[in-house]
Amino acid sequence: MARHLITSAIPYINGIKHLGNLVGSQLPADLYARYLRARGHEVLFLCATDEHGTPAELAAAKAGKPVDDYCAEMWGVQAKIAEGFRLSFDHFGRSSSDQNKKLTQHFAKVLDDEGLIREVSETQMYSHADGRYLPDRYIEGTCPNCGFEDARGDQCDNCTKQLDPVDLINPRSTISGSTDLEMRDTKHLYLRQSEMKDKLDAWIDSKTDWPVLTTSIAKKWLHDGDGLQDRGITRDLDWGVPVQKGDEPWPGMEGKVFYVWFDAPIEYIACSQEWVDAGKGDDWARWWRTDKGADDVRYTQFMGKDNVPFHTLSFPTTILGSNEPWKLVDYIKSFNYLNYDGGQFSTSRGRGVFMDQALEILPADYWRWWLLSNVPESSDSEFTWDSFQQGVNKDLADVLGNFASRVTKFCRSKFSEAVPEGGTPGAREEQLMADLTAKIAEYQTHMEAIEIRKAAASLRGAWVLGNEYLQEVAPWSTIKEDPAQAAMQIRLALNMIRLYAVISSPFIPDACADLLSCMKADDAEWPTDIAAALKAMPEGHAFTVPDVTFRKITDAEREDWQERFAGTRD
RNA sequence: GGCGCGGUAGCUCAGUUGGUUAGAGCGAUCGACUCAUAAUCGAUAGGUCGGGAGUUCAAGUCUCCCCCACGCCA
Repeated sequence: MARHLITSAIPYINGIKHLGNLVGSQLPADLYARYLRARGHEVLFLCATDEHGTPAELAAAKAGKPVDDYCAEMWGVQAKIAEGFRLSFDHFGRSSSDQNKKLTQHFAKVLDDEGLIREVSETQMYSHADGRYLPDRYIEGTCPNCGFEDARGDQCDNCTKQLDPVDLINPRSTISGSTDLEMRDTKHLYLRQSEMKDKLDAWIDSKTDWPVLTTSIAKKWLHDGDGLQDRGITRDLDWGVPVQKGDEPWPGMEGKVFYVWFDAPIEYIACSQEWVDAGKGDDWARWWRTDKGADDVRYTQFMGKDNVPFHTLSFPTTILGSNEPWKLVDYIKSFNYLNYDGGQFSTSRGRGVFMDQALEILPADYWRWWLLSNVPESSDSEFTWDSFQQGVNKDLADVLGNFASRVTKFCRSKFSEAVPEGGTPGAREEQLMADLTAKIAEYQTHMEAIEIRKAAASLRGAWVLGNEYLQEVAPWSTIKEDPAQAAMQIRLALNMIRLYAVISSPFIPDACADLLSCMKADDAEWPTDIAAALKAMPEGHAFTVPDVTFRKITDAEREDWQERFAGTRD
């Protein structure tokens, strides 16, 4: 029994996420959380929406709503979809919470006290019509280099030369199109990450068991070019955490907010406070403060590769730099990208399958199984409808679902809807126990190492053992000469259904809950002794035949969906 | 152009610190079985491990060069 803190990278509030976003952090994090809970560990699994920044403001404006209303509404949408996928967050928070506001301001003050924040003066374009500063890509104009008329503030798409927005000729706002712009001097705060470079470097070096993807990205940012750079942590926006030194104002920073990447990871901590304030827990500090009981917590973060720099460098700078006893991450599991049918999933272009659409066409378990057993761990992987159909039909319908079906229906027709009596196990049954024990041990090893593809393969291997056994002992033949022996074989097989439901539930929770309910099993404890677990349902124990646990995806459906999702959304 | 992850059977991928005849799943072919969601089980075929050179008694596994795909950055 250990204590595990698990966080998934927090999805941006703007719009519904696609399957690539889901498989890159939330879903594997959920798998791990469910597994550890099933093993009897104490788990706190947190996620939230990342709500600040310009994209949220623009999306709200487009929807004709105040930004806070828009975010509240979208939080509700995302929370509902997360529930649909059975993501078992202990709390799904919001980075715009008061708790996060206070904590972000607290960290800013402490970091400033530690000398890790410096002020920088910059010149930025201010738009009178929009009433705001225009960061790089919100401004366009004529390229001073090649004369291209639609050059963006940060780069000219025509000559590729990198630009500074103030150099553009005839600049205009991409928001309103206004040309009523003015260069203004403005001050910003920078986090002195470069000061922490050696400390971070040593810390990353000590993490020899982390995925290469995680450490190689961190190392690149630490050593590439001039090394780790300081980063601006403030913006001239309305929507965000107001820049303050704790409770005190920050002279010269009036009207500015912290930049999203600074306050977003702090939400991991704030989320636990929201969890307490929502009445779901009573002590957040024992998860986050090493001086208040978090010493024995193992903290694991899940994220896509694009988030690695923030979690290996920026957020650790905040934590380590504060010199306060905050819990630092122990393990960072990062993922590559999932591609869609020969290209990328794209939120902006609406390409691919989005979370709400996925749930409209099939239950969560179908998606969970395929996505997890094909999770992009070692390299980018690809979603194709063909592969999805094949994986679901073969693994779920044929191997697992059909096993439950053949066993329960055979028992009902030859015996009754109760675990049959008689017979004595022999050598073949001992072999089965040994095989199952080994396969499940292998599965557990992979789950503990968060080797998800391998864990899925082992789990499937355990399912196959049941079919192999049945095929070999052939109770449909045995029953003709020795009904008692057939009863023993089926009794074992019925118990295997229960066992499979228990160990598979981290992957496919709904189907497993159904199977357990059909088996009328009140014991869903994780098996430590397989032989004992296969006696959990004694002779005479009643059950019901499950409905089709997993249905097959037909060729017509596959073609239909392939067609339907080929274009773009909206 | 720089950097990163890859390039292993038709497809998707495993291959630990270099060491016996390179593995799995799917697909294909053949066979067995008939309890079951036309499901299951078994067998077989198929790879000069992107190319070249080198180190070594021994290289998919280390070194160098090159090629290809994808991604990130400037």
